[in-house]
Amino acid sequence: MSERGQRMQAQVLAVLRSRRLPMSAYEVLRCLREEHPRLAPPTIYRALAALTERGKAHRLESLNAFIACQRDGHHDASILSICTDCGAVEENLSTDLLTTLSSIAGKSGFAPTRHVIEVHGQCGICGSAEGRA
Amino acid sequence: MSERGQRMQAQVLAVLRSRRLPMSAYEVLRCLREEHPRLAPPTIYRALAALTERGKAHRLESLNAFIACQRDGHHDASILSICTDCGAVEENLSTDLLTTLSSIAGKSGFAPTRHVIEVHGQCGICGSAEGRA
DNA sequence: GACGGAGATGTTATAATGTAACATTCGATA
DNA sequence: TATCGAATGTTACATTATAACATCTCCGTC
Repeated sequence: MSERGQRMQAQVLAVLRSRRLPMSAYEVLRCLREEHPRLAPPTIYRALAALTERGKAHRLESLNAFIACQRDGHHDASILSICTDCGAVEENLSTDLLTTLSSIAGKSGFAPTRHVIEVHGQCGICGSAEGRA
Repeated sequence: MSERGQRMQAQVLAVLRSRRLPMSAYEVLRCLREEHPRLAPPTIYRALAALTERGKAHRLESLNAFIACQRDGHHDASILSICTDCGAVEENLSTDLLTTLSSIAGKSGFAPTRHVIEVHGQCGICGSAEGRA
């Protein structure tokens, strides 16, 4: 893979990392347009697809948004916990849970290839902030 | 809740049930427009939101699509297995898995309120059909 | 039976998300 | 430097979703 091939990906990833919160593809686009005024959606979507594929970023299906991988480049499915108050996302890995999930889905002969696991709720910080309020 | 309040919901649910496969909101809209030519998206989205809320239908976040509940009206999160070949969706329930998931997410004080669990892969039927091919 | 309130639905308009298809450019390599 | 392939640019459009406000319908009450 060429240097050039990853330039856009690197810039998109840098933007995702500079924010800690999930960003829509169009938010990324708006950021990068400051530098590249003519950037168009397909370029962003292609970079995001490649980053997702490489495990450098994750797509939050229930938000139509993306976030940089917090554990750099694993290739297992993450458990993504999304705070409905502050928007923060926490990433957890659990081989056990994936195994259990695969075996549940597999009861009827289903052969999983991709897992989407997202949990919405209140993060610890927001929870304790609320408790003090 | 009034009778009338559920008329549109009932029609939307009937459409979802008449197909076995996930449908986008706009596919539902196109179906119902044969009968109600002036139907508009917000009506469909409102009915789908109510049905989802009531556990009569599920939203497939990774497809932006909806399907009738196959187990009628439970209020736990489903494990939705989506066949990438035929599009069929199988629904499973597992209290154990939800408990495990909540405890993983909860390690850092996260308090889950909603779980999204979707598995993509090949269903048993498509798998054995391919084996014979 | 007229009136009014509340919730459902209609209506208009638009925002947000995503992609198909083809043109162009860049960098590596022969 | 000629050329090939991958990445990106560009145009145009498809799909998904919602805000804001108008209207209707049911139901209870006077």
